[in-house]
Order: sequence, then structure tokens, then C-alpha cells
Amino acid sequence: MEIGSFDRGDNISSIDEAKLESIKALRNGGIEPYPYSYSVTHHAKEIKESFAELEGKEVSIAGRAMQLRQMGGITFIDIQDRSGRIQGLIRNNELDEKSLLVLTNSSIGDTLGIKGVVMKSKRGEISVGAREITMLSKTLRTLPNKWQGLTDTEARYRYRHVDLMMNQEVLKTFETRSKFMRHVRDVLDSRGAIEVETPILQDVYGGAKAKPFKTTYHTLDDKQMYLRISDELYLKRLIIGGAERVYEISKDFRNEDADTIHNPEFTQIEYYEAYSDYETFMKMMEEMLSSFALKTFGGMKIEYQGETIDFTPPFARMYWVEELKKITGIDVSTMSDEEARKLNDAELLGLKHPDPYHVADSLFDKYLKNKTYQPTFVLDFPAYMCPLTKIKRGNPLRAERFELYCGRMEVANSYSELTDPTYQRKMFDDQERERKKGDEEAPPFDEEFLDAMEYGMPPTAGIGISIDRPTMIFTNQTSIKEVILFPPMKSLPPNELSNEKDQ
RNA sequence: GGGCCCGUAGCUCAGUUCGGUAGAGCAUCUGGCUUUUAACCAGGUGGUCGUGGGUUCGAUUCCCACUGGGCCCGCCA
Repeated sequence: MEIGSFDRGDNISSIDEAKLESIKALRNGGIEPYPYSYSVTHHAKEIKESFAELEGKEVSIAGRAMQLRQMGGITFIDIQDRSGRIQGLIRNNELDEKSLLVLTNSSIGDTLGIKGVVMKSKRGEISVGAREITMLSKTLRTLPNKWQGLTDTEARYRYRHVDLMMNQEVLKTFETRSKFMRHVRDVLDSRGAIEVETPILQDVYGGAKAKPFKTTYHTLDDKQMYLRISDELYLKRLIIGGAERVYEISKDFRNEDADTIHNPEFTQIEYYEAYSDYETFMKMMEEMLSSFALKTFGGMKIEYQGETIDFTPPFARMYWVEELKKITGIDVSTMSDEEARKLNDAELLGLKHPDPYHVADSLFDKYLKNKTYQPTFVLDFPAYMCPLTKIKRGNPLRAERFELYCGRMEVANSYSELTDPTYQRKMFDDQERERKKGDEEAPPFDEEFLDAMEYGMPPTAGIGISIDRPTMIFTNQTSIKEVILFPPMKSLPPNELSNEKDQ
């Protein structure tokens, strides 16, 4: 099979006959090539960092053999574990019979355990001088080129396990992602919030404007179900119920094309806090991002794609409707349908649905988005753009909503949540009308949610915090696929030969 | 959905300009070597050149379609 075509779609390399022979040889010598456990005392990085204390002491390390230099009676094996690499130094005449058998049947890619003494080689390389070598897992496959490694983007995503073993910085990226998610949780937990789980499979989707994935729940009653586009409405029902502070780490699904900053399946943390408004969350976000930068990178400034992003609070505030008016003379908050259509033509926006909502949004992208490289609160949206938001105090044309931008990407979206059930019902009616006109992104009427709202919802601030995009910034990546372990890939064409024997 | 680029050995890449069924390095196999670290030296194995069709005496190379990937645009708060 060949990698270039991915014909079989199941493997990046073929099974190596010689390695099967090694397995036989090991078993003939009484050694199981797939044992149960191994006692690891140290990681590579620890040994290198604490060499002074560890020199002469016995340690056990385990990991994948990435390089192997054999010169007659002495072998150097570079063992890679999660922390990095360290050299094993093996002299044949110091090994017992079993270790020697393991050594002669070892190859690059095997997972090995080495027990021995911390020392330096003649060339000064910190090493583990082996007394015992244990086969922990015999590989059947061949690793990519030790220098260039695996660089083909498609292969890296389809065979992420190979990507991880060949490109250790990928693991660092996902460690950073994990740290960020942990940090957001910590911040919310410290506010006394509880983490909840709400349905991913929903009868009535809502909480955002987006095309859903449809599915069918045959076992229940064969009805149409949807993968959630947002968990907003469920979390609000919990606020109505008295939970006061709730959040969910939510995988949301939107049936749209992928690009470098969108993935059909993405992760955000939605958080709702009773008795607070969007000002509370602007402060919270400043604190959350700056403290993460400080804790993780030792400073408020980080490098992203050759430019510095400064997370020192306070972040810039862009009152974008006013800003846009200054630049273009257009007030998008009072734009009529007719004016929107004209602007679509005059500004060459090329929108399919040139309604005020899309035109305003498009004008922001055209004139203002490029000014959001530094952390920037883009705030006070036209009221008509925000059907689930309270109108701004003192200005009925605006809504109390902000989007936090960073690196020209939207990374959070927050409102002073609408709590007036009568007004909310009117908003749903409007949406329903749009929907009947053919806007398939307009969310359906949600009577259950309105019923809940009619019991009375306390003043509440809500926010959705992206996990994917801040991770891109913190790991200096330009594609969302680099921060998603298994990004969706198109199916490979079936191979007619795939039922035939292989190898 | 539109444009541009790409797919050659397990990996990383040459070769395609001007058509004659393919090369390198690493990996792998054999032999040598007891302090290497891109180890080294000698020899060997390995490819229906992404898929299908067309032009041609002959196609990895030219043409068309398809497929997978990347980037840009559109769409997606």
C-alpha cells in the first residue's frame, strides 16, 4: 500500500515481516513482547535536569526507541517518553542473556524499558547505562524518517498517533489546550459555579443562529433530532430554577464548512451568572486571560505569528456602531431593509441575504475586524442583532452585548441576558417569521423555554468562551485543525483490493 | 460554491520544461566496528509515479474527469 494515495485508508506503513520474526525469536527465548506492566522511576527530562543528584544512581525509564546507533558491542538508543528524550547506553558484555536477546530483537519504534545507572558518555551525553533492557511493546510498523519526520498535513491529522510520536511539540500544543480548559474551569469554580451537563441530542435546537446537523432517534419514537448548536437555553432554565451560577464545557455542532478558524464540531464553555451583567464578564475575561498568560508563559505578552499580543488589562473597548459611523458615515443601528440592500451593492458586500443583520455584520468584518489584533471588547450591538439580549440602558437601539476579539478572531461572546418573557416571546415570533421566509439558520420557536422564562428569570449575564481559538493563540497556530486532536477528514475512496491479502 | 497549488519507495524529496515504464537521503535487510548522537564503511530489498479515461508506436510526464489535502475568497455572529 502506498501513503501517497491513502488507498486503504487504514495505515501509514505496512507490516514488517522482519519484526514478526523478532517476536518469534523473543518468545522462543521465553520473553513476552507485550508484557503487562513496568516500573518507571524517572522521566527523561527529570534525569537531565537533576543529573547532579542522580549521577551514579539506578533509574528505570520507559518509552519509544526513536534512534538506534549500534557499533559492534555497544548500542546507543534514544528513548522518548512524554517529557522528551534520553540516551540509553548499552554494552553487550554487561547484559544478561534475556536483555541481550531483547537488544538483538529491538528496532526503532519499539517501546522499551531500560534500567540502569545515570551517567555521562565519553562525549558528555547524559545517559542511562543499561543493566537491564525490557521489551514493553514490539512495533510492527516502520517509523517515518528520523530527520524530516512526518510533515504531510493530511497524514498528520489522519494518523495523529504517528504525528504525536514524531512531532513532540504537538503534544505540547494539546497540553496547553488542557491547561487553558483547566484554567477556565478554575476561574469559574472559584466564582462558586457548578459544572453541569445538558442534552447534546435535542428535539428543538436553539441559542444561536446556525444550520444544525440532523439525526434520527429511531429507538425512541423515530422523531427528528438535532445535535446542539448551543447549550444556552438549557443553562438559562437552570438559572430560572435557582442554580445561580452554572457552566458547561460544551461541544457544539454547526453544519457549515470548515476553514482555518471554523470547525463543524467545536468546544466552548458557556457560563451564566445570576444578578450580573456584561460588565462583570468583561472584567472576568480580562482577569482570566491575563492570569493564564502570566501563569503559563510568565508574562502578559505573548508572541503570535510574529506580532506581540498584550493581555495586560484593561482590554480595548470598541463601540463598533459608533466607530463604523465615523469611518463610513453609516449608522447600522437604524438601517432599514431597503438601506441594507443598497449598502450591500454600494459596499460590494455580495451577500445572499442583504438584511440589516448581515449587512451590519459584514461591514464590521470589512472595516473593523482588522483592528482587533490586540484583545478588544467589541460592544453594544444594534438591538436587532441580539434577540436574546437586553437592550442597553439609556439607548434602546443598542443591546448589552460584547464580543471579545483577539488575533482578529472572536474568542468570546457575552450578553446581559434578556429576561422579559413577553419581549422574548415577541423575539421568537420574529425569528419564526424569518424561518418561514426560508432562513434556515433562524432557530425554531421554543415553547418549553418560554414557559420556563415565564416563571421569572433573575437578571443574568451569559458568556460563551471559545476553547479552540484562544488555544490557537497560546500555541501560535494559524489553523484550528492544529488544536483539535482528530479534525474531521473526508472519507477516502474504498479500495477494491482492500479485501485481498496485504503485506 | 469560486480561484490557485499539491499527491512519485514506509518517511522527506528530486525527476515532468523538450513523452522512451524512475532516482537520492533516511528507514528496512546482510556483513564490519565496544562511547555514538544525522555515527561510519560495504552490499542488498523496496515504486501498477492518487484513481479513471483520452491523445500517442509508447504517458509519471501532455489533455479531460474524479478523488484526497493545503492556502485564499465566499458562507458561517
